[in-house]
Amino acid sequence: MANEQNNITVIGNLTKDPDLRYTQSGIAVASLSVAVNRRVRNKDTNEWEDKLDGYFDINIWRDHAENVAESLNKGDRVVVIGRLTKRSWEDRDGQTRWSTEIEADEICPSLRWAKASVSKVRSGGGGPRPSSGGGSAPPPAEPPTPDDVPF
Amino acid sequence: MANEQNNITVIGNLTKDPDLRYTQSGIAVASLSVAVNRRVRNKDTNEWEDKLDGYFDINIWRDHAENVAESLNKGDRVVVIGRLTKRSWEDRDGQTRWSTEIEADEICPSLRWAKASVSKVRSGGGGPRPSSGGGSAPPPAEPPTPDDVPF
Amino acid sequence: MANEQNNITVIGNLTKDPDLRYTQSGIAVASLSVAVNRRVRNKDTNEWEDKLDGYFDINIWRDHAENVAESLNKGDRVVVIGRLTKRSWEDRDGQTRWSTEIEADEICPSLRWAKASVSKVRSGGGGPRPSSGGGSAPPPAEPPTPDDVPF
Amino acid sequence: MANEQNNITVIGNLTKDPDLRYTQSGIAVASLSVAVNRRVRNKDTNEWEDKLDGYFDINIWRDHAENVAESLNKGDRVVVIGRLTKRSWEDRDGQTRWSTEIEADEICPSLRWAKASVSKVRSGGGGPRPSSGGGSAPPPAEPPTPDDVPF
DNA sequence: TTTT
DNA sequence: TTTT
Repeated sequence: MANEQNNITVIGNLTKDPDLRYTQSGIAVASLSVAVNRRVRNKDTNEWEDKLDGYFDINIWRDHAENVAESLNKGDRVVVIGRLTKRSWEDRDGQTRWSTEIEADEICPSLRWAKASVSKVRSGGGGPRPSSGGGSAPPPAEPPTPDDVPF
Repeated sequence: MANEQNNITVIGNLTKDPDLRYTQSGIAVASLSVAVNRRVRNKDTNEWEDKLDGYFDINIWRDHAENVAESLNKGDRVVVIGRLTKRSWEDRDGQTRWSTEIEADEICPSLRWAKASVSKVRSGGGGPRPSSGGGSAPPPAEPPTPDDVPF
Repeated sequence: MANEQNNITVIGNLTKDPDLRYTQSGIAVASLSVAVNRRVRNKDTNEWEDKLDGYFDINIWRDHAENVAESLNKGDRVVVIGRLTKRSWEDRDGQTRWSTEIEADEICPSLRWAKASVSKVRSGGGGPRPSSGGGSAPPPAEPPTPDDVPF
Repeated sequence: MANEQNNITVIGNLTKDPDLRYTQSGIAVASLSVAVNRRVRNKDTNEWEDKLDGYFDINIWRDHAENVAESLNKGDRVVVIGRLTKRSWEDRDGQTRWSTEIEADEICPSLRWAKASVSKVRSGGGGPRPSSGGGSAPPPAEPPTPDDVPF
């Protein structure tokens, strides 16, 4: 409901391990770099290909910074939620340079290819049940047009 | 449903008029700069204040570029929807520099303070009716907690 | 930076004129209905088609409600920024029903097909200049892979 | 770059375990319910409080459905990325009812309070280094105005 | 029908 | 290089 808006969501892979530091006042900050691709169709081959949108710099603060540094590694696929910011800094030549970064509210590991790293085991007896009939709640939805989507 | 995500939404004010150019192949591109603020509470005065998140560079393409260049001006409040990108370029010293920009799908004028610039007049007879009772559709919602929000 | 997140952005067309009402305490609220489509490729014809994601109910409050009611009409293409909410209400049979709605921060008219409705005229003399060379700022970007995109 | 937009991001807690089903053609779908709160300031006590935005229904498909069902449990805090959809269904009385749901691209566990559940241990020798000086990359950012934010 |  |  606020009258400002600055929201960004990206999904991508960490290009290196998170870098955890502390400010002079002792506040934790983790810095990450995320490679974000988009799927485009190659007009010659008609194949789907990954095209790099960019490598983006992410900061996350406090407890969350420490969790991120402990849990995530180079190559991990992550979801990042935050806002875009710009800051100036001085390079070695004393020149003002500008850096665009994402201040993250949340960084979490994608479960898309989680098979290998999932440790929790389902307690349940049998395999998944077949789709059951309705009731007073809506039945399971149909899958979204699977074939025209670059999975 | 796609498995990539790169979505950004910002609201801010144009720091200058849009700049319309054409690529060598004749494709229109408009470049804009948007100042994005966020409301924070000054801990000394306890007042709400604007704090700059940054000046962000926006590109928009084709027909939409021409519409934007015709319709928008320095100072206008706009909503920008797009994705974040990074590109390299060479500065005068031949050094590679990186620029982070928003490739916009949509840029539209905020109606928040539209009073002055709205030209269309409601054709209708009387003023707005008082809130009517229900029916088979839900009644008007209650306003969202107005007093704890920085309007 | 807040630790909650509830952000939605949709673009669609108004299915009817905005409906402006006032709460008993005199607060303006406009209700809108937006049809949101997505482009999918028909696997038989290989053509792009619009597929309806749904008709969504939108509320917007106070001054902004009045601006929206004055400026927008059935059929207009709009950008909506807000958060998702759920409320209960009683239908005629006294049964509790649930309604999912978007509480909007901003609703603004898309400029994508603005040609007809744009009133402002560019003051400038000639047409758009050809793309100029660089400087100390980055040159205009290349257009994003136009041919694999459903424009 | 597509000219449609329907993007939603919510963070909340699962109100029950994910429910994994299969369509008749054997496609996995997991259904989840997420409670989404927002922090508002109580105007009487001046305290921050959680206010429920709603319980939202989420669907996620295929491999991702199975990962989610294996990895997530009631109470878990999750980030959900997707799009809003509406579907009709028939209740027991043969009446058409409408359900608004989020078709998720990604659902992942928040690391915000990950301490307990994090199994991976940092291999590294010492604790985190103090904030180092610059270089040719920007130094760590300052923390975002911590005191006016409802952490 | 509900979570922290 | 900057807006309200």
